[in-house]
Amino acid sequence: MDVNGRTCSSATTQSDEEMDLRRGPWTDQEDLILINYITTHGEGRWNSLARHAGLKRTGKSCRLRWLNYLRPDVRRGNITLQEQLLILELHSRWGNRWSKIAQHLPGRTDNEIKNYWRTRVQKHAKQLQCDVNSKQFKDTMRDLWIPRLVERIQAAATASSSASANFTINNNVAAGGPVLPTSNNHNLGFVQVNPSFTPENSSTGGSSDSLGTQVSTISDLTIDYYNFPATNTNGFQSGSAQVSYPDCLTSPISDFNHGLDIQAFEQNSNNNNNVWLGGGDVSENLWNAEDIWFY
DNA sequence: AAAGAATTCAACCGCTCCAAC
DNA sequence: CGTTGGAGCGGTTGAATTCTT
Repeated sequence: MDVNGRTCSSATTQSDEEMDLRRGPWTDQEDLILINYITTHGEGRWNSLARHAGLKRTGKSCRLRWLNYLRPDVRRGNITLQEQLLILELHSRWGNRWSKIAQHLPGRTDNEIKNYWRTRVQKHAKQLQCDVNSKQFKDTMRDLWIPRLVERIQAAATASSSASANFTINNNVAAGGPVLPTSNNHNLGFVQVNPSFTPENSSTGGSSDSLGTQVSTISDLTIDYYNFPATNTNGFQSGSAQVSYPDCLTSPISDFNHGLDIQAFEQNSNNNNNVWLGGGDVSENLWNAEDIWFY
């Protein structure tokens, strides 16, 4: 990255400090300085950190750069299907509480999730000509996207024998039919999370939401059942004992070979393949199945 | 190949919250 | 109590990149 960041050097009436403050893209050198300083001294107070490190940046800027980009545990690359599923679920529950949602996706930042939502999800809301907060859109998300995601995650998990991850999905039919919420199963609408989860490495705990329930980080997430409504507002008949998803969703979109799909994605991806959850990179996302919108 | 449109995402801004004084 | 400063959050911007014509 060889970008000359914008500076505030033209302002003669401002203080020297303000004049020297850099803005815009970070250079490699700045990154290095910040990384070295934090490695040596820890995070501390961001404003004084910026000064002591010799960075002509605001503390805010340093914090953002560190948290969103330089932190060693930041995951980069495409949002996986599992992550998409979790984002959809958690957003339906918490709305635009990006940082809260990010707490449950290890290595993902609130900024990244927010960008994902705005660029991908809102785009499709626009295509549907409805507001992202509208009932129509929420219904579509709940009744189409989430089942679709679950299906694809399941297919990917089946295809991948190396699934060392504890991400398991049991189709509701196999499990004996739709599962109603119980006091023992925190039902997030459609994805149920393991109530025994304890947020082991979550610094923020993630258990202080207003509903008083715990949501696992995705690495600990076990989808016990997939639960879909008996009817939905789009007129699909679902929830019968014979099908695990609305029939209309099993074809023709589902005709594609999931394995090939994933391979194709991996071949096309120039990003670092974040092999996560032990199942290979299944980042190929549902948005590629654009024809889902014609339903 | 070039131009314009669309998309992505790093970074900034303004606001709120909270602890220290 | 009120004030102040730092941290963190969600919303927004705009440069860079990718796609389409």
